[in-house]
Amino acid sequence: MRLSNLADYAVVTMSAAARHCGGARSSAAELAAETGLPVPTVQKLVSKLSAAGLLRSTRGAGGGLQLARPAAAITLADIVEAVEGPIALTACLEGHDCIHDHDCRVRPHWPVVNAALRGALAGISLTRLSSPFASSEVERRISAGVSTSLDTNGVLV
Amino acid sequence: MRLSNLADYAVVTMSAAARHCGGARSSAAELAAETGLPVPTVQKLVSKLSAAGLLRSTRGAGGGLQLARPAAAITLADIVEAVEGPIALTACLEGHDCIHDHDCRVRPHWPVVNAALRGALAGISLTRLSSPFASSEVERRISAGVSTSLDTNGVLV
DNA sequence: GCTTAATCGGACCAAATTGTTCCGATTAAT
DNA sequence: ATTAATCGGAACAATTTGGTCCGATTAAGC
Repeated sequence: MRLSNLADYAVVTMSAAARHCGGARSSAAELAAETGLPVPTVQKLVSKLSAAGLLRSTRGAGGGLQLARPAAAITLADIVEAVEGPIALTACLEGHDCIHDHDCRVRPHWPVVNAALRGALAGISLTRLSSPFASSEVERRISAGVSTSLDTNGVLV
Repeated sequence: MRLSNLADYAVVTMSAAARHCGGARSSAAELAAETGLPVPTVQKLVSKLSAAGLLRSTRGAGGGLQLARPAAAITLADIVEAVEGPIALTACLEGHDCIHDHDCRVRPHWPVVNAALRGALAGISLTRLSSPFASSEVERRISAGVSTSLDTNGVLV
């Protein structure tokens, strides 16, 4: 039930990349310096994130990385899936047939849980993560039933 | 983003225990036979589940296990927390101060995500997991906006 | 058109958490 | 008091994860 460190780092890296929203290409080394993560780790991450279509990489001298989509169109679910694969709590749904019980009573219920989980993560966009507002403020507004969303600049609306 | 095997097995074990809802104490070996899990693994599980107050264990000859609460009052979140500890996607919230950046921009947003996640898991009760209905049926009713819940016998209401 | 320099992409190696197994302490019935 | 069956905790092995390195690719500069 815990995110892998890589996925955690991926979120931080994407958040840092989103701050370069001017469109300026930032290198992996630059992102590593901003986030405090080891350079090779960031290299491994941007590789996966690019393959998933979240980052666009430009190679060669003067190259670098930039967001492939607007920050508002990138969610936590996208980032997690890019690093960890499909969001599924159990392995019994993807090929690895559970040896134990082939008509397991709980197995048909996992898709519902997975969908609920993915929905929770898909509700958090990158703009919201880069928001200067503390989560407590956002949380208070949500629980108060106030319509809460952020524009592309991370401004609370 | 994946449940540990132990947590998965814990859900299966609790589901099996819920089927003995007549109040009959079932032994760990019995549960292992029903679920197809190794006996020592189940022993380790019931140990944690008892410590968390989800199962009540009676020692000695003729002893065994039974649910400490009605199945309707036990949720997936309870089981997961019993085995894996608090539901938190990142480790930076519990003591392990992130070495990298002490005013991390994404860190204040994790509590919201954690709460959303826990809410999704807390919405699935043990009665629903033991339901004879396939999840697709439940899911269809939910997405159709039909009020969907299950009584203590797992009957769709 | 060639050289140069800086980038990403993939493969190898080490560490840590997890999963399994075993044995001893405790308890109720006989 | 004895017996038998249970749970609880401790030690060991394995798979996944995290970190590091080097090579292939690419665009700019001359």
